[in-house]
Formats: sequence, C-alpha cells, structure tokens
Amino acid sequence: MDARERLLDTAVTLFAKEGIAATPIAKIASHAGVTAAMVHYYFTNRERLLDAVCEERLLRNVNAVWAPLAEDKESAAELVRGLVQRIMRAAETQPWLPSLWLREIVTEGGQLRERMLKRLPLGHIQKFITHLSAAKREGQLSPAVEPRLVFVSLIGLTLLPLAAMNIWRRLPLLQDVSYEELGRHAEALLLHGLFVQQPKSQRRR
Amino acid sequence: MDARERLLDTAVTLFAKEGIAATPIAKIASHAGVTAAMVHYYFTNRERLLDAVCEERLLRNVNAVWAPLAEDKESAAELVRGLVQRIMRAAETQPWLPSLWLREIVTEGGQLRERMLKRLPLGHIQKFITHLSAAKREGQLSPAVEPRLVFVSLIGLTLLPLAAMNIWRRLPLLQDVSYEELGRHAEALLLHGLFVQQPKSQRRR
Amino acid sequence: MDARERLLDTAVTLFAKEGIAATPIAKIASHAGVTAAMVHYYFTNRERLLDAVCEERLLRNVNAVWAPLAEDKESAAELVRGLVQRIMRAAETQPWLPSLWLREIVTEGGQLRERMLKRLPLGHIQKFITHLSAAKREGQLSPAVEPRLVFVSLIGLTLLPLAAMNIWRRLPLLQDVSYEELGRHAEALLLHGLFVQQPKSQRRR
Amino acid sequence: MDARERLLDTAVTLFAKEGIAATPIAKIASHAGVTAAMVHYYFTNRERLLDAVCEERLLRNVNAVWAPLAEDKESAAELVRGLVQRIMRAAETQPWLPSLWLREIVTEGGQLRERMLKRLPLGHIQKFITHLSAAKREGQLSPAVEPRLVFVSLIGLTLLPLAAMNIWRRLPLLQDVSYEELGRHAEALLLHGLFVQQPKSQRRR
DNA sequence: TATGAATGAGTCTTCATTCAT
DNA sequence: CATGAATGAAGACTCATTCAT
Repeated sequence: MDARERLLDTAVTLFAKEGIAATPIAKIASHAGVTAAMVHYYFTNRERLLDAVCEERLLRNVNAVWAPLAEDKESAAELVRGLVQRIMRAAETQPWLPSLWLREIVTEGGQLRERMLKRLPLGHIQKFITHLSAAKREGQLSPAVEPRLVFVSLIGLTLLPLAAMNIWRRLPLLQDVSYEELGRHAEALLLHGLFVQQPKSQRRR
Repeated sequence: MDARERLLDTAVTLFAKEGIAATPIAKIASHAGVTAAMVHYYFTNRERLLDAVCEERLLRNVNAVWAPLAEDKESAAELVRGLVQRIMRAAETQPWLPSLWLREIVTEGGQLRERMLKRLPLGHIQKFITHLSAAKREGQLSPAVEPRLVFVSLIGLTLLPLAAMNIWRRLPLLQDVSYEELGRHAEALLLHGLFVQQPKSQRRR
Repeated sequence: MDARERLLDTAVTLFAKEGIAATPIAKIASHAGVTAAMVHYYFTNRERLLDAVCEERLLRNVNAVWAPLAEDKESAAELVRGLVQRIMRAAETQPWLPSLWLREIVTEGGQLRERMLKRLPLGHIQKFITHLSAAKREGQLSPAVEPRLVFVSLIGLTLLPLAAMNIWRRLPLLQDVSYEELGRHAEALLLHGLFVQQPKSQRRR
Repeated sequence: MDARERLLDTAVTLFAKEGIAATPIAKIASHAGVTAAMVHYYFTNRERLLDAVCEERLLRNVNAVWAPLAEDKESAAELVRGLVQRIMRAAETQPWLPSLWLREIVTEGGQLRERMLKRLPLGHIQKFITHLSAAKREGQLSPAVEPRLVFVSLIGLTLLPLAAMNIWRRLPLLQDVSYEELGRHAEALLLHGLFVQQPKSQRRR
C-alpha cells in the first residue's frame, strides 16, 4: 500500500490510543515502517498531518453519518435511529474513531477541534434540530427534552461508551458487552427512556 | 491560600483546558505564581502531581457523586436521578471536571485512567448495576435497555455535553443552553426517552 | 564571568569567524563551556540571541563611534578623521567587529541587517551628511565627491580592509601591515586622495 | 537555456541575496524549475557546485577586471581608474557580484574564500602593487598612502557601497544615488581625496 | 536527463529534573 | 520554602545525498 495512506492509518490508530499530544511523529513513522523524515516528506509538518487526518480520515465518516439523511421523508425517531446506527457502524469498522473524536474534537483543547469545526456539516445539524423542534411543537417529544441537545446526547450514548469500552470491559460484569448490544441499548434509551412507562401512574417504587 | 492547593487548582484547570500531555509543569507553576522548581518541591515529580490531582481533586467528586447512595431505600429511577443531579452539581462548581474526566479518564490512553481505575468505587457501581438488573427482571426497565450500560450512558448524557459545551455554544442555535436545561434534558431522556410514548400505536411517518 | 556575557562574547567571535548562518547554537555553547540548553535559558531562542548581540555588543560600538560627534565645532575634515579613528579603535579592541559588520549588516541578506537598521543613529548620519553638503557648497569638497556617499566610503576604507585582513595578510607583500598603517592610509586617502596634487597641471602620465 | 547554466545563474543570485550558508540546494533547484536531484546530477555535490560558481561565474569577472591591464603603458592613476571602471561595470551587469564577493570572499569564513584565493591573479596584483610602489618612490603618491593597501581600498570604495546599496537606498537622502555617481565618487576620492587641496594653507576650523 | 522516494545527520527547541544556595 | 542555574533527553524539522526507475 501507499506509504502515505499507511502513515495516515497508523497516525489515527496511535492518536486514538495515546492521544495526539503524546504521539511523536517518529513513533508513527516507525510503526509504519519508515523514518520520521518521510512523514515530513509527505505532510511537510505536524499541523498538516493533522489536517490530512481530518480531510482524509475523519471527514469521510462525518459524511457517511450525515449524508444519507432524508429529513423530509423520515420521522424524527427514524432520523435518530438512522444516525445512531451509522455512528455505530462507522465506529465498528474504524475502532480508532470514538477515542479520537472524544479526545481531540469534543473535549476542550482537542487538537482537531478547530480543524473539524470548520468542516462540520452545520447545515445538516441545523436541519436535524429544526426537524426535532417541529416534532416537539407537535407534541411528539417528551416535554423536558431539548431538541437542540439531542445530537450531543446521541454522541454521548454512542461514541462515549465506545471510547470507554476498554475501561468497562475490564470490569468483570461488563466484559462481554458487544457493539450490537450497545447500539440496541442506545436506541432503546433514546426512543423509550430507561424505564417502562406506566400510563397514568407515577414512577415510584 | 496554600501554594500547594493553588498549584493543584491551577493544574486541574490547565489540564482540562489543554490536556495533561500538552501542559508543561512550568506553565502550571507560572500560572500559580511560583517557579517550576516549587512544583517539584511539593510533588517531587510529574507522576506524583498526577497522583495528587486524583487523590485530592478527582476523588472528592467521585465520592460526592456515589457516597450518598442508598440503594436499598431508593427506586432505580431515583438512583439515576440522584446520580445525574450530583454529577451536574459537581461539574457546575468545578468546570474543569468534564473535560478532564473525558480526556484523561474515559478516553483510551488518558493519563489518569489507570490511576483512577484503581480508585473507583467499584463496589458502588456493582451495586448500582445489580439494582438495575433486579429492576429489569421485575419488568421495570425497557426491554432493550442493558443495566450494565446505564452508568456509562449516564456519563454520556452529562459529562460529555458539558465537556463539549464550548463547541456547541458556538453554534448560533445553541448559545443559550444552561446547566439546568442540560440536567433536565438528561433526566428526561433517561426517564422517558426522547419521544412521547403512544400506547398501542406505532410511530407515524 | 557571567555565563550570559561569556555566551555573547563567544557568539560574536564565532559569528565573525564563520558567519551567523553557519554557527549552530550548540557550538557557541560548547565554546563557552555550557550546553545548548543554557543558551535557550538565557536567550530563549536564536532570534533573541541575535537581538542581544545587537543591543549588547554592536550598539555600544555604534555609540562609541558616533556619540562624541560635535558637528558644529569641528570642520568636515576633522569629523571625518574622528570617525575613522574611532572606527579603527573599536575594531582594534574587538577584532570580531569588521567581519560581523560586513557580512551581517552591510551585505544583503545579512542576519543583523534589519535589526541594526532600526537602531542606527540616523539623526547623526543625517547631520554628518548635511555638514558635508554645506562644506561642498562652500567649495571645500572635491567637485566629484558626493557628500551622501562619504560615510559609506569611510566604512569601505576601514572595516572592509580590516575584515579582509586575513586574506591579504597571506600575500607575501602584505604580511606586516598594521592597524596603524591602515588607519593612516585610510585617513590619507580620504583627506588627500592617492596622488600628490600637481597644481594647475593635469593628471596624465 | 541550458539547465546547468540556469542553475548557476540562480545559484549566484540566491547566494548573493541570502548567503551561501542560508541557501539550500532545493531552493536553487526550485527557483530554476528543476528538482534538487538535478542539481546533484549536474554538480555531484554542494562543494562542486561552489567550485563551479567560482570557475564559471566569478573568475570571468576577475579576468575582465585584471586582464586588460597594461602596467607598463599606463600611469598609476590610469591603472586605478581603469580598475574602478571595470569593477563598476562588472557589478552593473551582474548585480549579485558585490554581495557575493563581500560575504563569501572578502569576509572571514566566507565559503568561497579558499576557493578563490587559489584562483586569484596574484601576479597581476603583485605587479599593480609594484607599480604603485615605484610611483610612490618617485613621489607621485601621497606620503601616507600605502601602495600595498590601494587595491583593498579600491574594493572598499566600489564593491562595498554596491553591496550596501539596499541599505542606504532606504535612507531618504540616499534614494537616488546611481551607479554612475558612485563610480565618479570613488574615482574622485581615490584621485583627489575628499577635500580640495589648499596649497600651502591648512584646513580652516 | 529527470524524478520521487527515502534516509541519516544535524539543528533548534522544549521540558522534567536536579542542585547549590 | 524558594530560586536560578544547569542539564540530558527527546521531539520537530531541515537538508544534502542516494537510488531505483
């Protein structure tokens, strides 16, 4: 394979595993079987390597998640379920995605934050929020649910558990949770909440 | 105030803002108005500074969140609501908490991960899970909800949105979301799901 | 002596001998008996080291040459002679001066050029030119002599020969030329030209 | 044009503008529209490129300046005037010449110094000095003028002002000095000195 | 001729750490 | 307690040079 592609793959993997700030270029290089000078040959400098990671690795996932959106044809619930499924699928094929997204984009001071912010499909997100807001006005959303926060909740229920996997997998009870279970759990939570709704009754004891 | 305490405060703030890996000791020192040598005087070395951050800043929050737990007296829903509220309260008083927790504990390769893993109140978490599992067996939980994943979902609906605040606050629609709204949203989502449940009917197109 | 002062001395010497561009910081450091990190400790980076060289080594010479100028009390010839003598004296005590000035200030692309240009005593130079121009209008200057070029000629007759010394000293005939001879030669040339003037006669054959 | 010739032209121009030490081969190459590898193809390595610059660019100027010398037929003054004019003419057609000569040959540590020293027309220079010495013995030279230093003075009054042009052109008073003026000034200075000679009288206060 | 890929060596810079005072 | 001086190690980047094609 192309050395440049190999470097990008190695980069995202190491970035996800150890964090961008903690990953020297030389380490990426040696993992990819070349010298550090080659990384400069292909990417000129660290900043541009990060640019390339955004353009050539992250953006394709963003598109895969948002592009197939058909706001006008789908119900709000279908939109949500679609997003969850596509996020889960992206994370399953590229296991570096959740860590990287959380540490370097979501979290303050993340090294890809500004870069990705410029490239996010804001139009899609806006439409998604508008759609949910309309649904709320029609009484479809739970009263206390805030349409504007749904997307971030969605990330919180998918990418965060995935990024944390290596933690909770170490707890005895949680060793055998699978991608599928996690997806189903997130969907269920989003669509129905944690608890069975008892019509006309209150939630106590 | 004690220089040592001031250093710890400065440390957590900078760690949250820029990441541990990207925060040199000298920077913490100068922000706290002392020299780098003083940091070594108080904490001996970088590793021990991180230990102190765990012991003296993070752990108190973990305890504040878990300690008041009365599994036997509260319903599952009450437990969940209590956890959410205490997490939100901790984050509100210590704005550095969400970023730090996400980047350095939750995410793979986080520099506090191993340290905190040793110190997590596993007993509490186990009990919480057990409690939820029992609730599920009794039919109180939505069928597809996985009790073992509830805690991680809870983090995903609180700390992640808080850590990401500075991102979504920049989007025009999301500028004015408050801590309270976020807490209410998370609770509502956990307790009822996104959508109003229409008994016996299916989601309409 | 102060390590900082020692570093500056070493720096000007090496810069003069090998050129700024060809002198690594580590070389300066080791010649001064410290590590390269110390140079950064004292000067932060290469640029600031060059700033310090200007401020703390070159500027003092500029002042020594120009400061004692008394345009109103001295004749043009006396001014010229004074400048020559002070330049020669500065070069004699600081043998690195001519090379450094020529390569790094006078010559295009010199690394101290912009830095020194900002700091040159333009007022003094202006006055000097004005003074000579007045002298020319009064008929004191040779007709083809251009007052504005006198100062640069003066540098050309002092610093250039001094910087080139190590070349012509290698030629057999020129081994034993001294600072004094050079100063006298420059003065003589400036004041009388190369040749004995034959009144009323032309300069041929 | 020949790529090799183009490379040499680009090289001398860049060397003059930024200094040899600060000019990477890749820069020369790209300015000439080829790759760095081509520079190695034509010149084998950096050292040999410098050799070629001497042989194929500098030497021709040295010859142009010295070759037409007819020591036996011309007076000392004529020799001097001829040299000045030929130096000025060379510099006018090849604007890179003064900088390059000053920084890389005249000044200590210049990267072409040793190379050119071997190739200088020492015979010519010797004869020139001898000629002037004879003139001095005959009383034609000003008493304090040192025949051995005349040649270096000559460089100082021509190449140095030319190399410094970009400096003094920036001073308001000196913007419009031309090559011709500079040549006339140098000649005048050499032949008559700065000041009108007042026979039997002293310079007035 | 001409190039892209590749590298080793060198340079600047940062930083945790130590230590004498 | 507190600091300034000092350093070794590591990391980013540059560059001359080589080589297969």
